Amino acid sequence: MFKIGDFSRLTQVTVKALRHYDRIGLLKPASIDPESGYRYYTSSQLPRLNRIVALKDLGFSLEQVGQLLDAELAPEQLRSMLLQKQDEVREQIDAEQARLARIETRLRQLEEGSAARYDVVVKSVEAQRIISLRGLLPGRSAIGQLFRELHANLRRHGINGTTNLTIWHDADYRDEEVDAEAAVVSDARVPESGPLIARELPAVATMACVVHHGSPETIGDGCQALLQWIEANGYRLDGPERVVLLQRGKAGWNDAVAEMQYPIAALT
Amino acid sequence: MFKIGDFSRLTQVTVKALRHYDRIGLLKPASIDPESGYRYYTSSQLPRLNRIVALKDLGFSLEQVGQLLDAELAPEQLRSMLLQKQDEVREQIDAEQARLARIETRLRQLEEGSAARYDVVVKSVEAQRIISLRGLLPGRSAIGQLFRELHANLRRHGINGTTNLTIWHDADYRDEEVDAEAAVVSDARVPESGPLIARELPAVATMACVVHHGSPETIGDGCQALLQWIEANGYRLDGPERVVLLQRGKAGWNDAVAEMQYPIAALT
DNA sequence: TTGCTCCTCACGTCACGTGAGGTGGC
DNA sequence: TTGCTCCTCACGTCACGTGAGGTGGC
Repeated sequence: MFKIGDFSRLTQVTVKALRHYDRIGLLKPASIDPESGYRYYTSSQLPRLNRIVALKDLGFSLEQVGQLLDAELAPEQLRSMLLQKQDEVREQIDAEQARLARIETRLRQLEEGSAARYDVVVKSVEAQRIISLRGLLPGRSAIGQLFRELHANLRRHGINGTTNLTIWHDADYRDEEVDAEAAVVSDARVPESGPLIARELPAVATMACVVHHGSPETIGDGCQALLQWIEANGYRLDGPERVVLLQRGKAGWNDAVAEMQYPIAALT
Repeated sequence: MFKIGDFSRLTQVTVKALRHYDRIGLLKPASIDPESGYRYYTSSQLPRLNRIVALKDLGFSLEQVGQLLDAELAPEQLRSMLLQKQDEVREQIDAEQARLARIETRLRQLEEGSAARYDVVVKSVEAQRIISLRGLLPGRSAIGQLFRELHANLRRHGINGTTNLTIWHDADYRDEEVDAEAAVVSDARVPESGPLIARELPAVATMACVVHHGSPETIGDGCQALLQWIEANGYRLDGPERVVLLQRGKAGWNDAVAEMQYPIAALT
């Protein structure tokens, strides 16, 4: 018979944990003094406690440990739970390694002393209906003209869309003969004759995003940060870049807000 | 201005999380309607929220994220926190990989259908003072005789020790010319002349342990399970084996309880 | 008598998720 | 009026840890 402190020292399981296991019925003391409430354990309880500790160390919750202890005789159940745990742990390791890559990217950025700090966030984007104009531009800066044409057409047909967004269709970055699409989010229909296109912008499951805040002239910094990040974290581009204008600048464009979105896929 | 639901959809951060960040002061809405209590966010808050999400994804707690956001201008602090996080994540990965090895060991045991199930637990053991007799035995089963001699000597000198334990000094397992030590735990002194030895059994930081419950004849199974486990999980033996007798059998030794302890070290 | 060990509450942890119950705007 | 969105509590999660306040045995 061991008092709880002795049993704790013997097994290296804390007194608090032993009391917890008692409370939840995982390991009841062999006997309890009805006067003092003292818990007494015996050495024949050691195998059970060791089994609890061992299963816990494999990553099972106490509830699962309880199930496994009660279903002592079902090795098939143990097997399937072990296989599932194995998958979970592998996923966990992958996630931690991705995290490590992100941390290393950050550290490298710090060392390069890149002044502008961008925070890359991976998220999903739902499908949206858009109305747009698409054309070849002499350069990226000519996008304003395309938007003016788009809005002139929209006004003519009495359509008003919400957010402005640009889609750059070239697979590589270039600054001449740029294939660009100026769009607004809208459910409206367009005349079949007109130059306007109404279509669904597809959903993207994994999108690397960066928000640019400030003058549009420095938007290239954000692009660059994003592309670096994508490479450093083991992804590749997987679709056309989108730029969503979230807020027009009020004071000479210096406080415009735009989100750049790159569809990405893991390198295999 | 976005209502909380729109801001949530835009950023893929749940409404509940946004309210939580408000409550703890991590991201206050740009304005709150005093009538309805509605929270309104602006797109210029996006960079801050993205930074929160990005730092959280690196594994920082919200409290740490808050510190990093406030100390915006201290890249040195960020650097040291990143380095520390890096260490933590690496340790985490190592731990998960060890867990994976333990799961695989279990699965292999299951497939081999080893009937006797032993749960190996790794723990530390403190230093203890013992009184013992050491000798060369013709085989392991002769240990009983050594214990009888030990106890005869102890009685003669009026010493009573507590737990019985055996130390097998041979680096390899053998069953002839066995170098064994029979001991009891005791602080007492012994006459210098006598055959008794009083010494400190050193503490061991990492000890692989298994509890054997039942007849001593099958104790070999536990040994074998332990040695397999040690090999499969990337350890090596690092000192003499100890066997601690926790409970003498009451009914013909069939319910004896003994713990086998092997000091181990990680393979480098 | 003084330590030491044991006991039972009750609350905290961490980042939200899950209702319950109610209100405001189209 | 009906949905939908928003609000504020209050409680739950998981495996214990941390006191507070009190008792029992040497």
